[in-house]
Amino acid sequence: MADQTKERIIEAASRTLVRRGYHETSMKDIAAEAGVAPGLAHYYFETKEDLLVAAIEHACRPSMDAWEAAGVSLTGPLPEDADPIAFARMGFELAKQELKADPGVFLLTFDMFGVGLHNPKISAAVRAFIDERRAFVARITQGVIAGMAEPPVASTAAIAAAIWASIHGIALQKVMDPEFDADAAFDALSEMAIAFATRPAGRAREEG
Amino acid sequence: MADQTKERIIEAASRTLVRRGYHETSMKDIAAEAGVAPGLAHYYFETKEDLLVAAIEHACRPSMDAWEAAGVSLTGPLPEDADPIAFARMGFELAKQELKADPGVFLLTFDMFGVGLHNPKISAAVRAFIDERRAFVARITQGVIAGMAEPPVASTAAIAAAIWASIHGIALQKVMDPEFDADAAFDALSEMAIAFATRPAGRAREEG
DNA sequence: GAGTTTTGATTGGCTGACCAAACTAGAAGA
DNA sequence: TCTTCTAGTTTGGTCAGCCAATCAAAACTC
Repeated sequence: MADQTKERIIEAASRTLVRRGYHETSMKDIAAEAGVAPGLAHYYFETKEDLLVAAIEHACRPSMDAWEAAGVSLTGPLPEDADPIAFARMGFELAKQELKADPGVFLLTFDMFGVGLHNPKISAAVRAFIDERRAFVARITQGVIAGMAEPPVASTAAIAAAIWASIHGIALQKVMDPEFDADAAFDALSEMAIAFATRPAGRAREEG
Repeated sequence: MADQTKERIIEAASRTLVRRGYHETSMKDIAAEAGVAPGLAHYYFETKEDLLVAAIEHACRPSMDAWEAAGVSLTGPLPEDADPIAFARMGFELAKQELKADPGVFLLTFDMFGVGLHNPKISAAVRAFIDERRAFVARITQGVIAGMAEPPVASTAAIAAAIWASIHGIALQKVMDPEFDADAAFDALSEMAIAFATRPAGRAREEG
C-alpha cells in the first residue's frame, strides 16, 4: 500500500512535470494529480528536487527496458561476438525510436538540465545521468574503433562525447520545435559516423 | 541617459542571470545589481521574459563580433572564393574558442532553453535563436557538400542539424561539468566531419 | 510646465516546507 | 478470539517568505 502510494506520487509527478515543467509545478499540484493530501508528497520526498530525480528515473525505465530487450545493458558489457558497426547503427535507431515514442522523457530530461544549471542537488543528478549514458556510447564507440582500418586521432572518450552531444542536441531541437525532422538528423548523424568508422586506411593525415 | 539606463539594466540582468539563473533571480535582484529602483526594470521591460531575451541578445553580441571579425556574417552569405573545408574547420575552432572565452553565454542560453520548454514567449525566442544559428551552419555545410567527391545521402539541412546538435551538446556537457574536455570533443567532431567531407568517391553505398 | 524618467511602497497571490492530529493495520498480549 | 499497543501512513491546515507587476508621486529634462 505504501509503495503503491509512493509510486502513484512519482507517476503523478512525472505527468505533471512533463505537462507544466518543474518551476510551474507545485507540490500541491502533484499531490492533487496523485489524488492524495498536499502534505503527503513531502512525507515520501524530503524536497521537490528529490521528487524530480525520482520522476526522471521512473520515466527513463521504459527506454531502459527497450535497450535490454534489444540485448544491451546500459551498464553491463557489450556482447563479445556482435558486429560493432551493426551495434552502432542499432544505437542510432533506438535513440530515434525513443524520441518518437515518448518525447516527454526528453522534455523532462532537458527540464532537469535547466534546473541543474543552478541547483547543486539536481546538478549532481544531471552529471550522473550524462556520465552513465556517455559511458554507454563510449563502450559502443570502443568496439567500433577497434575494428577501424586506421584508428582515429581523437580518443574514444572524445568521440563518444561528440556523439552523445549530437543525439541529445537533436532531441533538443525536436522538443523545441515539433516540426523539426529528427529522423533525418539522426540518419545524417548515423551516415557520418558509419562513414567515418568504415573509411579505408592510408589517407593523408592532417588532423590534430 | 535613458538608453544608458536601459543598457545598464540589461547588463545587470545578464550578470545576475548567469550567476543565479532565471528562476532564482528576481526583478528586484536585477534592479539592485543595476543600482536602480525596483520598479524601473518594469518601466523598460514589460515582463521578466522580455528582459531575459534582451539579456541573451546582449550576451551574444561579443561572439557575433568575433565571427564578423573572422570575415563571416551570421546572416549574410559566405564569401564565394573561400575554401569550404577551411571554413568548416574555422567554424569548429571558433565555437571552441567561444565556449572557452565565455561559458556564461552558453549558461544563459541553456537556461533560456529550459525556461522555453514551458513558456510560449521564451519558446518562440528559442526557436528563432536555434533557427538562425542552424541556418548559418547549413550555409557552411552547403559549401562543403558542393565540393564532395560523392554527395551524401542526407540533406544539407539534416547534416547541419546534426552538427549544430553536436556543438551545443558539447557545450552542454562543459557547462554541466567543468572537468569535461570540450576541446577534445570539438576536435573529435571536427575530425569526423572533415573526414566525412573529404572521403573519396565510389564507396559501396548502403545507407538510407 | 509638459513630458519623460525614476522612485519606492504596495498588492494579491502563490510557494515549499512543516506539523499536530487522525487514521490504519498488524503484532503482542490476555 | 478479542483487545490493546505501536509504528507507519495520511491528512489538511498553517506559516513565513518571496514574487511579478502596479501605481501614484517625485525628480529630472528640455
